[in-house]
Amino acid sequence: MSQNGATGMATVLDVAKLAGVSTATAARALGGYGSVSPATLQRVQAAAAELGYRPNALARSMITGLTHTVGIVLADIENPFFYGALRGITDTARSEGFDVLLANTDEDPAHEHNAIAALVERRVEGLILCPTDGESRAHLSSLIESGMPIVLLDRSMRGLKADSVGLDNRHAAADATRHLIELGHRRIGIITGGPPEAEASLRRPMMKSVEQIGNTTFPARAAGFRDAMLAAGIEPRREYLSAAGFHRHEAEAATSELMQLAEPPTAIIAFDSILALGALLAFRQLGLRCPEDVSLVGFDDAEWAEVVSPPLSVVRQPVYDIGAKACRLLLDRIKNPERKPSSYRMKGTFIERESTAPV
Amino acid sequence: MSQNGATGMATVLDVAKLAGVSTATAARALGGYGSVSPATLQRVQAAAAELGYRPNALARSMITGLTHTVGIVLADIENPFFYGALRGITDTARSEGFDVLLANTDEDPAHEHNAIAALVERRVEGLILCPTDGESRAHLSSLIESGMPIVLLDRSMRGLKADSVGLDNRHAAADATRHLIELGHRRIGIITGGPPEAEASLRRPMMKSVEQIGNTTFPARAAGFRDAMLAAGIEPRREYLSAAGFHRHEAEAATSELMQLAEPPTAIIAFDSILALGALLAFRQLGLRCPEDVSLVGFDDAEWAEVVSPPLSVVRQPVYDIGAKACRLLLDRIKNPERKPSSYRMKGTFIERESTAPV
DNA sequence: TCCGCTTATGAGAACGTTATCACCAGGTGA
DNA sequence: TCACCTGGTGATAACGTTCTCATAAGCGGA
Repeated sequence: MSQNGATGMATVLDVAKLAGVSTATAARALGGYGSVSPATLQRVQAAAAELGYRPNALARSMITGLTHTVGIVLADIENPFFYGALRGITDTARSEGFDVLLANTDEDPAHEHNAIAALVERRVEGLILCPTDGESRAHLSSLIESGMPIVLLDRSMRGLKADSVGLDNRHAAADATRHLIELGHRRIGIITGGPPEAEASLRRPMMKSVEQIGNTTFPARAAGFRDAMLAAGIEPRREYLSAAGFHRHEAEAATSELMQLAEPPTAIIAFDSILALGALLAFRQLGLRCPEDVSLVGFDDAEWAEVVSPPLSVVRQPVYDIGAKACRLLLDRIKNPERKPSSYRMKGTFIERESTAPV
Repeated sequence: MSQNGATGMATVLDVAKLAGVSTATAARALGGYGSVSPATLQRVQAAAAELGYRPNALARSMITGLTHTVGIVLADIENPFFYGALRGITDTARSEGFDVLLANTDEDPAHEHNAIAALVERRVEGLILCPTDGESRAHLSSLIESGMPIVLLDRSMRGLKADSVGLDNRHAAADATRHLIELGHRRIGIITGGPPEAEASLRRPMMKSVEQIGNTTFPARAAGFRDAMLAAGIEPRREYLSAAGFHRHEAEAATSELMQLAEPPTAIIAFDSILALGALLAFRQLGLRCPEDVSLVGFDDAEWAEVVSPPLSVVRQPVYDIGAKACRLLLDRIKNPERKPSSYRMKGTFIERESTAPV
């Protein structure tokens, strides 16, 4: 099956020799370009089959300048939002003949930086990423300046000339908050997940100039929360805001802390599904009944949200569509690099189940 | 920042010119091999920085024959088993300086075939895959023969000279079954998920020669189930075996069907977490209480298993470790292609929660 | 002074494709 | 007959690296 000594793989040259033609003709026959007579076409194809010839995509990319590969840099594949979006991305990429190079940053800027560098060196034609923090703005900006098509997923970054796709977080969060307010809740806590460093800036200016905080999603959700609260004439309370990390146990601890305040909140909004899980766990641990003692709203309609106890009221994001849209936007920009960047904010839908009830 | 006309990227040649040295010296300075005087090293690095030089990994791979890339072909990223394993894979790959090309087959043999072809053409150094069915055995076999390192994840294939990593499905399933039997259950149903075509072969020879059925995991689990049943002197009943597909709603329908038999099972084992979710949904729909009316055991300890209602008794797989092990095995084989293939069967642990109770 | 060894450098080949150009035969129109 | 196109073909450059080899300079020892 194999031929060439070094790599053990047959090359066009091998095929050409066996078929008795030049490499140029063999390449034309195999690549389906130029003009080849039916007879030689047939001969070359037979030779290729006999040798088990597989074209070397690297060599092809070298000369064409096209890798037909996109890079995906995600924060956490184990989060329902990300693997849902990833599914949308891989599906559309494949349908357009693109492959996907995946990197998981685990919210670590250093990993993100390395991952992006590696992908650039591999000459991916475009990048879908959700940047972990604001530090990398300059770096990303110069990357975009150098012509790399980039789509921001889930998170957007102020002043970055890149497409972005994500939820309309502000309105979605406002909807959820309004729902709780209508049920009579006044003391509402939020588990933002956001990095602990962000907590200070979240609390201090009381989310006044949210857009300045950075890139992640939670400031927008916090802003929506604040919008709804203020619209109802309720002043959000600092001690009800928590930002203790994205992991389940961190959310569990954060919720515990909130619920053990002298005057605990009567409702909690968790900013993603993992965080909601943590909150639920904390309730259970503290012997609190949901929704009798405390209401809970989550983000992301994970497949288990319906089966959990109690079935979770959530803001559903169209995760698959967000991923698919991001990928389509990227492929479009690859074809048409001059297009002005645009930002797509998908509508979330509030789904009421049994974890929310009147106070 | 950029220089070269065509791709807009600076090359070694550009750097060399700017530094006033030959490409060879520039390459040596940048690549950190050979010997370079401190002075020129410094000059070259400065030039590279000024031009924003990024090495072209494609060109490097062409000449070195190494892509430092592994391909991962999964069935369904949205399944907790797979994204858990994927996480283990990407983490270990990164720690060894490898990148990951991801493909999702959605259990479609055609997709799988195309994905593998694409990855081979991209000259990945190895492949981690869970083959969808037995048809591709010959194809995989010739791929292995041609020297491609391959590790089978989750599923193994008889007679294939490849490493494989997965759960010790037979014993794990037997453990779970035994647990139910000890609780007094005699009428136990299994939701295998397996492709509908498999149902016939599953039922007819009553899982006699399970190893012959194919590659997927469920026959081994079915065998373990049968082991435990027969050991307890209970003859498994055909009508309690279902294989209706891997999706949640398919499992839901299958469970419904089982529970509406004249003599329904008193306990059900679902062969993965998505299927367990479907079963739970079916119970809810039919107004059946779990575990009072029917017990349920799932596979995979998804993060939500504990929070679901009722908290789910499961067979926990060490998903992350399975992925990590698969990747380590692959990287090891890349370094040492002559090593004999080995099969690792990880132990599952049965976790009793509240979805299982005496009849 | 000459030999041998090390260090620093450059010229050029190589990887496996596609792209460019030139060539030839054979047909067509004037 | 000549000019012109056109389908089929081959030689060879190009992509951006790394690798191999040759060479030159420096230096210590005999």
